[in-house]
Amino acid sequence: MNTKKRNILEAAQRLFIEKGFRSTTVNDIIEEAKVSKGTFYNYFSSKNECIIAILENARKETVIKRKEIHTQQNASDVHILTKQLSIRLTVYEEHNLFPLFASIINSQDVGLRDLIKRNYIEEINWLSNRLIDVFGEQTKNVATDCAVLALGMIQQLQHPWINPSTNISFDQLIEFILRRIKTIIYEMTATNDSLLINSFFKQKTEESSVTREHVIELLKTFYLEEKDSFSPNTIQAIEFVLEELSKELPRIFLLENIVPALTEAFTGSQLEQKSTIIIYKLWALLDEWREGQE
Amino acid sequence: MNTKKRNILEAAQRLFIEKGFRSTTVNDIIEEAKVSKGTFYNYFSSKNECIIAILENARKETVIKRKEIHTQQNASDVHILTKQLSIRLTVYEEHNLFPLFASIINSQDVGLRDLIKRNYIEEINWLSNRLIDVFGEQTKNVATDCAVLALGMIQQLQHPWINPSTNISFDQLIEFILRRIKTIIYEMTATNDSLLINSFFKQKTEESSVTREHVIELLKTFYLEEKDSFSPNTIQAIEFVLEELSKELPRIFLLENIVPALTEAFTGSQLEQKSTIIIYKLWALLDEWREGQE
DNA sequence: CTTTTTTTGGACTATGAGTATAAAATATTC
DNA sequence: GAATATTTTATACTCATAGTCCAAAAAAAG
Repeated sequence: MNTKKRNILEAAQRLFIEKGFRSTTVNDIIEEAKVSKGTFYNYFSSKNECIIAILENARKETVIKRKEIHTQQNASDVHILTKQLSIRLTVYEEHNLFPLFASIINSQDVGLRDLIKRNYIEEINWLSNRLIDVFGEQTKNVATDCAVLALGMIQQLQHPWINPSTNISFDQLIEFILRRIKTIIYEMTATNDSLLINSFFKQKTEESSVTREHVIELLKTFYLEEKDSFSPNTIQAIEFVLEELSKELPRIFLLENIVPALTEAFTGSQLEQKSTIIIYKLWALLDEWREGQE
Repeated sequence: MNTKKRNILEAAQRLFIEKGFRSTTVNDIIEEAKVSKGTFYNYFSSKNECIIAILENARKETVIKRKEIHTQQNASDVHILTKQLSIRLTVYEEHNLFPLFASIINSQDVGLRDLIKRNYIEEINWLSNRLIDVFGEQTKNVATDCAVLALGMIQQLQHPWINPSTNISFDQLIEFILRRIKTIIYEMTATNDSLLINSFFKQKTEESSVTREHVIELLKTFYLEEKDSFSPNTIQAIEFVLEELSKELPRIFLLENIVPALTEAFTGSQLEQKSTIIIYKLWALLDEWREGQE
């Protein structure tokens, strides 16, 4: 990565940690980074883009570190799961991202909301699968529910007015939660008492590798089925995406800038759920491609 | 309450629901309320004060509705607890406060943060006590832990990306959570496996350190400064409270029944904000004393 | 009817995001 | 090493919005 860009990111991170996202101005950042305004806006089209980059880095760091300690053999070891969960807390804490998340979770910025949403869905799916690893195949129907509950409990214990009052480590905290989850997950399995959530997330977890053909097919089906209820803009966007995806060398940059508009278009509509799944996969595909490029 | 003030609050609420807190400008509000800027700033010293008033109303509404369905006899009925928890979700949903909370939780504004903090602590304490009502005295050491966990699970299931995918009612959702809590709370009691216990409780009171002298002084100053605008009843009430607080053994029960009248007396008046702070501290003091008694 | 309080409208300040641009510095290419 | 392209800088500018100020008008109180 470019020196200037890195400078800016590092400065921004320092300042966000120190003063918070909202009260750090772009001027603060460029001053700290010893860079001019033009340069900042050369690399980031807005302050939000800057925070997005930071969050993305944290996400990637988490994924990588989690993978590092994960093997075929230890997949069912609850201590490994503990460590993996703990990693996210540690990474987030290091970059002081908890308050940040709270402050942007319902931002108007589509890009930001989208990122967080993807992040969240990914986390639930991942945890759901890991719970099945640890607690056995028979828990698969309730695993997503339990993942959501576990995340809720963990987050709550991270709450600024709770957390500081305890001196326990992340590991201890998570072990405590996982003891609760263990009880709950078996109870739910036994009594077949679950809520819901599988339907929403399940599909995604089935195939972890998203193929271009799969996405195209999903999107096309979606398009043909629901076309009538789309706005002209949405139709334009989807047609463009389909066209681009079918090309030999899709212009990733363009796609990345169109997809958020799609998210936006379906936010709050009847089709939100359905579209989210597809858009999620689209993102996954773009991610893969982008990583291939770099 | 004053017509203008009510107009403003109602307009603000409509707009916050429609467009969100951040993207509703003060100009939007005064336009919607058909009121001038001066008037707005006559009643609220800032946009934040305005949202504080809305949150306060919601809190009060919740407390009142919860009390309405609570009796000595049904205290241990889990369905009553379900309904009470459900009330908050309903009230918040009606006023669209969930996203609002998220967006202000780490606001720089001290007043706002404080309000939410107090709200939160109150909720945990309340739920903790109700859990003991329902699940028995023997769970008292783990009740606060469980209250936190329950709140975390409930909040997570309210998450915008989870909730819409389910068609279940608040009641069903909470019943589900309470079934989990039931298992957990007994397990934790039996194995003596808890996290924060009541340390949370104690730290909170230490930290805020409301002393009797402090409250008396605040109230007295307030009284002397604003006396002239008080109604005779208010004067009676405040004088009584001051007198009672100065006694060696204040009659807590009496005080607890007078204080709400004070809250009421200032609702909608110019002095509401000022009085609220003092009344909060008064409550905190009474809370402390009540705990000491038990 | 007189005085006090509330309300109005509009001008004004301050802050901070983002744009625009011309000149300077740096890198790339031939 | 000169010509060209790019990145960076500095600075001035626009725009949106929270919040202030104030004098005149309207409403309420006495």
